[in-house]
Amino acid sequence: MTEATRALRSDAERTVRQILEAAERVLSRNPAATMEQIAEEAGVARTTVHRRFASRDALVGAMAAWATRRFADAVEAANPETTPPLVALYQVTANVLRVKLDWGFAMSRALTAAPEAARVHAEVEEKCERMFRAAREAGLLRPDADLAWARRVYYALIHEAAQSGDGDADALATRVVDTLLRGVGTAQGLTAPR
Amino acid sequence: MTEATRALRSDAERTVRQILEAAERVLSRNPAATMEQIAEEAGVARTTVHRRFASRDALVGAMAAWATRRFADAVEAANPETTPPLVALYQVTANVLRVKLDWGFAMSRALTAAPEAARVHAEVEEKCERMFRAAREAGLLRPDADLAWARRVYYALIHEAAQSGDGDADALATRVVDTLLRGVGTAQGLTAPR
DNA sequence: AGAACATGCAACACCAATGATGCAACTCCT
DNA sequence: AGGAGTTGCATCATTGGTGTTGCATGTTCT
Repeated sequence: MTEATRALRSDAERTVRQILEAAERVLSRNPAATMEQIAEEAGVARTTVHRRFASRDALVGAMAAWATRRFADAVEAANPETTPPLVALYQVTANVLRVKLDWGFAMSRALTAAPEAARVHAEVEEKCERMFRAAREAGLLRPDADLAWARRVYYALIHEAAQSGDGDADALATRVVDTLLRGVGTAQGLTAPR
Repeated sequence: MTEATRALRSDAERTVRQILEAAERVLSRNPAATMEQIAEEAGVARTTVHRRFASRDALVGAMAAWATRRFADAVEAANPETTPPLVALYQVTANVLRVKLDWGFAMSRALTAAPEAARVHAEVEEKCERMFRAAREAGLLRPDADLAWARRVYYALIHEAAQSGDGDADALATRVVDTLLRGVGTAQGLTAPR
């Protein structure tokens, strides 16, 4: 009980971080994982987890809150309001991917788990919506583009990119934006193939 | 116990169908739903479910097997091997969407749950891969397209289309294929915006 | 009517996860 | 050195879902 323990014990907050990160690693692989497994991954006894988080819900709630915070920061840091749409799209994508690579499970629970996290999440989503509207008005998206569908596709692409895992956030962002705007086909493919 | 019961009791197989369909409806909303909830949705006692399916795993296994069957048929019916790539892409998409709209949860378990269903699933997936290769060679996809990424995007788009739920399978298929090939942006968007 | 079969219902055993608690050992701080 | 705080460990109660069984009822087929 001395090796890993001593390293963590220096600070209480550090233990909390360890648990949150361990929970993310375990739950992203198996959402039905046990508190025991989470504790083990964190190098901590199960009781310790329960001392820090009253219940399982409290734990995932904290994870969601933490991830939502980082998510909001990631979008904010890209200044989507004051940057040209294409640049904003790249920046937001890359930043969000960075968060999602580390907090995929937690982010997936941001809507259902936390009470206030849902509010922040909704705010960010609205910011994203504005970005898409601006993109369409700037001629980046087709004038007749269905923004709801476009956003849906955008989220899905980010998700897939995060899952595929190969490459850094910037490379993945490039791929996401490219696919979002141009698809994977040739430009004339549909109307006049070949 | 007379109304719904009598209607089901006419045939034993019909009861099994009712359970499978009820399970799909319930589990697609909440994958952690109880056998009790499934039974209730099926208008059946929980014991009846257990008489038909030895365990919970057996139930989802049967669901996966059933959905996989329909999935394979859906792809087969589109004759992707003997049809021009663009047509095949449309047909496969529409047919698969029809299945996915009704058996989304079951299909998501086809890989992990059933023993042989995974084999069939793999076969279908390979067929899909061939279709994409043919599409690239026909000039439908860009020559430098990453087929793994393209397939990933394709599946994700089908998934999103099935989730969004508005419109029939044909309209959704059109949207999926269009987005897959052209994206949601203007053609010149990336290199020379506006 | 009688046989065969399926269902609902109630009850039961079982198990795994959750959450709580007391105690001893350890670290850190002053 | 002494106090405050934290952890591991062992233990316990509780809970909720799972799976099984016996029995009475009801249906279908012949």
